[in-house]
Amino acid sequence: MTKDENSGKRPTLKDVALAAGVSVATASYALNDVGSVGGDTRRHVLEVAARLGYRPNLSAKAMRTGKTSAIGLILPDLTNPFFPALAQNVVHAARESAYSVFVTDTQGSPEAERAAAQALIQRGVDGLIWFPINDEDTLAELTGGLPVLVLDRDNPRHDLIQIDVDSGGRMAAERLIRAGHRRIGVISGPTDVRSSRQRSESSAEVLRRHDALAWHLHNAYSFDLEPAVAAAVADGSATALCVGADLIALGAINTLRQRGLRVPEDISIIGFDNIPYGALAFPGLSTINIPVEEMGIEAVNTLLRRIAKPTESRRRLVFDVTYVERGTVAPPPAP
Amino acid sequence: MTKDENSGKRPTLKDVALAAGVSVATASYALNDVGSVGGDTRRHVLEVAARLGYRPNLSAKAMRTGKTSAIGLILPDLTNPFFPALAQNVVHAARESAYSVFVTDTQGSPEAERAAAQALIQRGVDGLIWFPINDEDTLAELTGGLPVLVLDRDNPRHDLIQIDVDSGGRMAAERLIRAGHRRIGVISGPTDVRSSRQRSESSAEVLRRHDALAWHLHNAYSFDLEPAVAAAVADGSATALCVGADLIALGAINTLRQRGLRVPEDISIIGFDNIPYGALAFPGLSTINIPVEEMGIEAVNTLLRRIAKPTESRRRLVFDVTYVERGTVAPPPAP
DNA sequence: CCTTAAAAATGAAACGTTTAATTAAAACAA
DNA sequence: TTGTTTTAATTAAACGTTTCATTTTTAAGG
Repeated sequence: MTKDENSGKRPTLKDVALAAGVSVATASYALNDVGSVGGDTRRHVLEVAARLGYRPNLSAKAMRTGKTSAIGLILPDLTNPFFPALAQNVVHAARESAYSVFVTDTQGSPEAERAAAQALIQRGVDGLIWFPINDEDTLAELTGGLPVLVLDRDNPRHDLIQIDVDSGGRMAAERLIRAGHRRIGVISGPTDVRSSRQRSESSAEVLRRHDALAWHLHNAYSFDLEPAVAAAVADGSATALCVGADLIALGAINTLRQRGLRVPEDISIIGFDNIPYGALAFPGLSTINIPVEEMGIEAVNTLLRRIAKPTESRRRLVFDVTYVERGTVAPPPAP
Repeated sequence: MTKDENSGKRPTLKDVALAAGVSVATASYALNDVGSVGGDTRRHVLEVAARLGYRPNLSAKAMRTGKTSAIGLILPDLTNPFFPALAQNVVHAARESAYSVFVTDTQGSPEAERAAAQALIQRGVDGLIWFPINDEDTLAELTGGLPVLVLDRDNPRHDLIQIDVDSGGRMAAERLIRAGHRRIGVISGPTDVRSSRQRSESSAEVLRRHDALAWHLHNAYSFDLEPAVAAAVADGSATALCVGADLIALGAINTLRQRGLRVPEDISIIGFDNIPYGALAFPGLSTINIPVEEMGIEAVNTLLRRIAKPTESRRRLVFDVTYVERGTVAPPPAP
């Protein structure tokens, strides 16, 4: 009573052992439920630990075991509306397993990506969830044997969680065809990333097959359309748009509105990503949904499995996308 | 050469010391630039460390010093569009000072808030940046002497970073008055949080003074308007709306559109928060901007200062807001 | 050249755990 | 009873740092 909870400091394992009248080793075994400890002793130790409010010092544990039960999440840009939901689910899923998450944002620069990874590795994270900014294997020399899960990219060395973008691109194109459109423009997002390119390429392919591809341009990942794109969008050459990213699609809607065109009466639009903005627009943006929430959860599951079994064979998980109909698709206007 | 970089494992301080032909102590002093080490020796140690690619083991360092150079960021909800920018800037500012950030999201539950804090404290974070979900001091018994910075709330025990919401509420009301409106409705966000309540109350107060307050309702923080609010908004009783949160404001615009009313021709709207969605809407949402980026940066600065000087007197920083004009304010329609 | 002070370098303890190796105690078989 | 096995508990080393107390070396002063 007077000796136990004194000293103001957080109680250490030694304090627990002392108070319980056992050795530090026994206390450790009891608390971790390993080794051979008598039933009575175990209960007693647990009880004392609870009474003292003992919390193991994770730094010490980490140093001894080499495991921090922390993981790192490396994202290109937190303010990109696609990522917060992903991060949220990663954090939650990790918490379920008593892992904490260092979140890092690399602002689109490979150097920042490397710096972030370095810092995390030095901190001793048990694994990394990495959404690379491009197709390069930027972290190749850094990671050593560290478990890494790569999102939405290809990588020969790591577990992968990907999206069936082809099917998404096709769905969008087919939906517009089915609505009766025959002059459809395609706007792709960044072309330096394969998964992004493919979205639009598979759209374009479908459209070509139906002889319905009006044009295929591309635009940076941004709400603002580049002049050439803005022009094409509004010059009447297409009655519908298949856009590789919601943010660009919203930008397109904006441009059209500014030029007095109506969506979807004059021109139909389908986006890709299902970012939260889309549901808030008026009319709501029809788009291809990516199950980010599940991806986040599955990312930590897969990573934790890899941490537990480093030698298991590499995994590659592909998530299906779905078309979500809102208000931006209609039949083409009568000529 | 053959002895140094062998063993596959990351080199430890001992390896560096050995390779440099000095004691571990000297190596430590040299690398940390403390103690008395001869110039030549210091340079030599540094050089060897670099050659071996030595990185201090932060877990060990943490255990020895009790400092992890990690901080925790506790937010209510990452998918709330207000927070990603904050988180991003916290992460960046922290990185500048070689700190890493555990990000956590409490989903609006005080228990989750406590659990998150517990976990972080157990991890030994050097401090916490905390955006509480309500006005309660949920973490009161947990934090002990740990440096904590509280955002957008009041708290008697911690450093504070707040927003001059009163002035924001007034600005919005005055702008609408200035545009000529005389029947203005106020929609406040959650009323259980003082900083949120005040936004709308100071709007209402200004309007009352001008005898221009049509009504004052409130709505959950959500895009969907509650029936009573939706009705009031569209029944012609107000020619302008002063809304305590952008998300609700966008919901209001949506409701109005669905009922065939135009913004701003029929009804003007001003929001609060300046969430990124607002700029993307058509027309862009006029709103009160909160400098989240600066707040994030200042939060880590203040927290780090507190970590360095735990006894310094408590700080309270109040950020100014600004009105940002976009497209949702116009004179009232002629009757 | 000797003494003393200052500077540089070192040895070893400590931080809070885990865990291998060891000993002590209890249970069992003969 | 006695030896043997099983079970329970302990001792002590180790993880990679920092840092105090000490020793060794160098420089300074006479």
